Amino acid sequence: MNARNFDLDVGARLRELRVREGLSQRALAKRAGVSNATISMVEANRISPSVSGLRQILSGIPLSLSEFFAEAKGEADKVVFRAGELKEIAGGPISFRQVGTNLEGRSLQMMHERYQAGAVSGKAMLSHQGEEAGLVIRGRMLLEVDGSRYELSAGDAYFFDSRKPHAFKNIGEGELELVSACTPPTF
Amino acid sequence: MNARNFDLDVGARLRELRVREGLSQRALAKRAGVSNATISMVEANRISPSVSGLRQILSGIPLSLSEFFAEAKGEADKVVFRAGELKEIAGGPISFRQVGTNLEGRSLQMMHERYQAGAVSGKAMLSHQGEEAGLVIRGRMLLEVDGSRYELSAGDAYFFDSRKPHAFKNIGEGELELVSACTPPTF
DNA sequence: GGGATACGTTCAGAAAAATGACCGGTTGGA
DNA sequence: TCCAACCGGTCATTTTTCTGAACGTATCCC
Repeated sequence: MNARNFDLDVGARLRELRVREGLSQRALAKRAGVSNATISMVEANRISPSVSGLRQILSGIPLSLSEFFAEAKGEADKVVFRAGELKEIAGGPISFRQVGTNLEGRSLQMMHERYQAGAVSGKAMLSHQGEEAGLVIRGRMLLEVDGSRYELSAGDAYFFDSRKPHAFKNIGEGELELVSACTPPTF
Repeated sequence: MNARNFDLDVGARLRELRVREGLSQRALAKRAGVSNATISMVEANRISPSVSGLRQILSGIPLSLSEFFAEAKGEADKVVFRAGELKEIAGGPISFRQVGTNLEGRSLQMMHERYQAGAVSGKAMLSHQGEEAGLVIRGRMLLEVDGSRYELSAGDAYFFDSRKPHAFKNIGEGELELVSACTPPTF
């Protein structure tokens, strides 16, 4: 197999990670138990390491393969988002206010959700990989996951695989408020 | 560190994906432009494909490397966790109540956090990869990330890379309450 | 300047992966 | 029953990766 034609630049990614860790090629090579020549060639994209070889290299950082291949970067140094600053990404009887406007390259999405009485949302089909969790702040919610129904009120939480079909409904008199998180943020 | 991914069974994972797609070894080999022998040997873990080779193979499914290496989910069918059921994983003036008891194999961790007046927590050193986000429910918090300080109150949220040194402090008169999420759940 | 150390890169040979051809087994029609 | 098509697995050979020992350069200290 040839080393060109990368959609992800393995060499650059490795170098970025190594430098971030403050390691020289030789230092990483020693920790990982491989030769420095290998590190050099991989970073220069002169060779494409085997999966086992790459795992070996990453063990010196240490980093898992999934972390290595996780959709990288996108910076945004912004840390705090004011209550009024959260980005509304829904509308009508449902409000999904997302923490951060551009999640490109992120692996986590957090939202402040509000449902008016009777409002419903959810996904019927299994979609992308990921997990989601949430915690009810106020109100009463009916959660349906994979055919099972649950009723939640303030303080209750949920956690499930996003691929399962799921739906949310506000079954209280007033507004339903909750905080949710998903990973990855493929929406 | 999510060590489980270090022993990811590449062969089994490939086979699982291929079968799920309804493809024979040869059919996948043809679509991907590799030999069927390669597929066979990779699935049997008799060889460890190069990254470029694996990408080539996956192109026949099609699947990205990041998807291939994405954390295989552990199951745990439990979906709803009652308010009193969240697992306390801290103590003293701080309460971290985690959604779900065993996050082994998960890629998301959600917590309901409560800080008594004056309570402080955080990490000084850059630690494992990951991101964390949170939203304040009640009270006033001082957040310090990478040397910068922010004051947050109800409805405000934060989002940052876990590797940055960070600290949380309750600077209000009463209790501070927030919902947080991190990924991956390396605590 | 001289010596020591560290950096990333390069090269020939050893080790491992990828190929194309082939094997035995199974299925489904003529 | 025979044949054709497909399945996954195996083998010798070709191609690629990986190693260990070089190379050239830069830096610091005496």
